[in-house]
Amino acid sequence: MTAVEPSDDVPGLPRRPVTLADIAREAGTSASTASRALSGRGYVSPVARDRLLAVAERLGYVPNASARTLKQKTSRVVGVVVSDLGNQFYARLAAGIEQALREAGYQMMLLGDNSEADEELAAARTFVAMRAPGVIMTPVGGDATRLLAAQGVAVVEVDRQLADVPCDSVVIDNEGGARTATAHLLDHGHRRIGLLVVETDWTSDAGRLRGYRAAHADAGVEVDERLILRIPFHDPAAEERIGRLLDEGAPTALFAANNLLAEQAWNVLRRRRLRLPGEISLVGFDDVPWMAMVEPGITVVSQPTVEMGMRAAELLLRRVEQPLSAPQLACLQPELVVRGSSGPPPVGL
Amino acid sequence: MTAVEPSDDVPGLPRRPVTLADIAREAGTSASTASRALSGRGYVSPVARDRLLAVAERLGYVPNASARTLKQKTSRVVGVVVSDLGNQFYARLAAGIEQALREAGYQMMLLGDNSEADEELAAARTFVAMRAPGVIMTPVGGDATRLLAAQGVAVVEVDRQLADVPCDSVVIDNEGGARTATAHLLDHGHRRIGLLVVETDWTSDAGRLRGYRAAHADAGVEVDERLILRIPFHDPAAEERIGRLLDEGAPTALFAANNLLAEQAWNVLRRRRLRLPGEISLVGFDDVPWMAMVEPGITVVSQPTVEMGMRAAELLLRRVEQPLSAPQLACLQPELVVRGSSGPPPVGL
DNA sequence: GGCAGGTGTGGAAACGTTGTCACGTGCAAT
DNA sequence: ATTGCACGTGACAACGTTTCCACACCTGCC
Repeated sequence: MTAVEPSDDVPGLPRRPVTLADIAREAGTSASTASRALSGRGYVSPVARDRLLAVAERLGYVPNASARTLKQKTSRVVGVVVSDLGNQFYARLAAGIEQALREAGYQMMLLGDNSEADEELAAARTFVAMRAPGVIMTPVGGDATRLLAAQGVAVVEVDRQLADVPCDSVVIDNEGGARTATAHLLDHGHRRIGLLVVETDWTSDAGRLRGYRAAHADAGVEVDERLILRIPFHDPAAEERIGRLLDEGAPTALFAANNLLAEQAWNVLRRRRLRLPGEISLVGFDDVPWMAMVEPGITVVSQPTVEMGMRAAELLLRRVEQPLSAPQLACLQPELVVRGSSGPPPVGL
Repeated sequence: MTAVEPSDDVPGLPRRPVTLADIAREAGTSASTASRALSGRGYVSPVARDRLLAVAERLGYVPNASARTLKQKTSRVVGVVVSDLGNQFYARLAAGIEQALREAGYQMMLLGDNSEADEELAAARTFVAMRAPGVIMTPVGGDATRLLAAQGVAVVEVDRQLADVPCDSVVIDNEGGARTATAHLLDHGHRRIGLLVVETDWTSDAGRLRGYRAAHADAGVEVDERLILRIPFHDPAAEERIGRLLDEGAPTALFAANNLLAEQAWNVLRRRRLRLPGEISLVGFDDVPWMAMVEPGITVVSQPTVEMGMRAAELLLRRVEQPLSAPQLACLQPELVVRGSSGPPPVGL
């Protein structure tokens, strides 16, 4: 009720934000006491606390995060870098991360690199500038992780690993998943399985390639190297190259190592009016909605994407609180979901 | 070369971050000059600037964003709140926002509410605490926008409008899009068109409902109110209710007002083995990949989702720089994409 | 020789918060 | 009566940056 100012609330001009000092003055205490009351650390008498809380509520006090971060030298904002939010895989990863962070009282700052190492590095620099306690990313180049590690920022790599510095990571068993999927096709009798992978040194695709080879080795089938198609990220000619693989490699099945390649492969097959699985089989990696909706459904190695995000967030928060514990690797298990797109090869082949 | 400290770089313990004062000391200037050189404001002699930049580079200086924000009373981090990153619509919106912001030198802080007003409000409070210059959101309740406006934070509403305070917004022509889609079905001869909308006061769904009614009025067809199904957000019984509409309303076509409802409707139709469009037609609102992939493809009102996000970011940045200009409404045009799921009703109906 | 004006610089005060420290109180035990 | 302790409190100094402001140095001009 003690009117400090005659409430010059001009709707147009934003009024000066209320600070801790305002609260303290209004409640007749010092800023220190106000800080203790509102942050809940240190001694405050119940009556003082109550009054301060009431005043803060009445004045609509919102603490200044920058001042707090500056003083405490760390924030509650975790950095997240993904390649492309438009891709459901990354979007769901981000959704999982965000949810887990929010439940733990942290916030997520999301930046995209377009799978470009320099944009990733810029993102890392931003996070250092913000004094983020940690960063979760699907790494593209090694520089970002290195910079963050050098600055003492905890890093968790998701989906792929490529840090040359020790850090936590969350991946799925790429090799196992690909091996199972390839074995599934080999069991059906396929001997010429085209593999579509991304042309990078990403561990995810490398693992899927290893799984493909391992399954062949298990079955005693020699791999025709011409059946392995390495496609650069965002290659506009991807579908054309897949078409050429069909023409020149004569595969009876295709295994696409990610959801984008699966979609592109599917488009090519449809345009050629090839019946699935009668004329050719298709298996994907990473389940997305359309795969269950098309007819026939696409057999796919399904990843617990949202859970991967949540695990990453948990790992990060653990490290933030326990900086010196040994780097941990969480490897989740994918699951082969068999749908209609995979079956025996055409007779006579 | 002037060794300040004997480089006690312990790999485990992160070294103290380098500050402006370090740069200044190393370069033999004051912090003021260093600040001017690195931020590019004010007079600095070329030689001093060059030396400072070199030192900063050498020491790996990263400015402390909190200190800057604290001093300048504003940051370059724009808040974004969407309902659910797992939904492609929101993910693409966010992707568009992020891209436009990044190009303008801003960052995006992304928070999810699960379409819950209180989580949205919490997000708003976080953004106020961070001194975000502005916030972009797909609003759920009015409180968040009100709080932000009261604190002088610029707000842009995307997809839906529900602020009772003036603010910019980006929407598509929901009424026009729905009208076109409904007219498309009416032109085919449908007289009993089921409408699936979200049971909220969101302007998006209200507009789509208006368009549905308008098209009927245009065609001189009376609307049977029992054909309008209002489904709460995240209703687990949604598909069951759609099934009941089919049984009790006997529609010859369904118009689903968003991509989630379209997916659910499609699931129901498929489970019942109803042929599209022979036995029933389906039209959606908001194009997502599966709609072009299923057989037949889904006729849909397509929104320029990524562009909406980019426009929202542009509007926000304009307002941040021109706080007093009149609130602007950007209304984008959707486009009817006719695919195979819509056709004439079964003969005899 | 003084003075205007451009050019470059450094001192110092913010910005809002937190945490240390010292200093009260009372009250009980020595 | 002094200590010791638990409880509360307020001054004050950070945190790292920006931005006034004042000042010093030039050059050229009356």
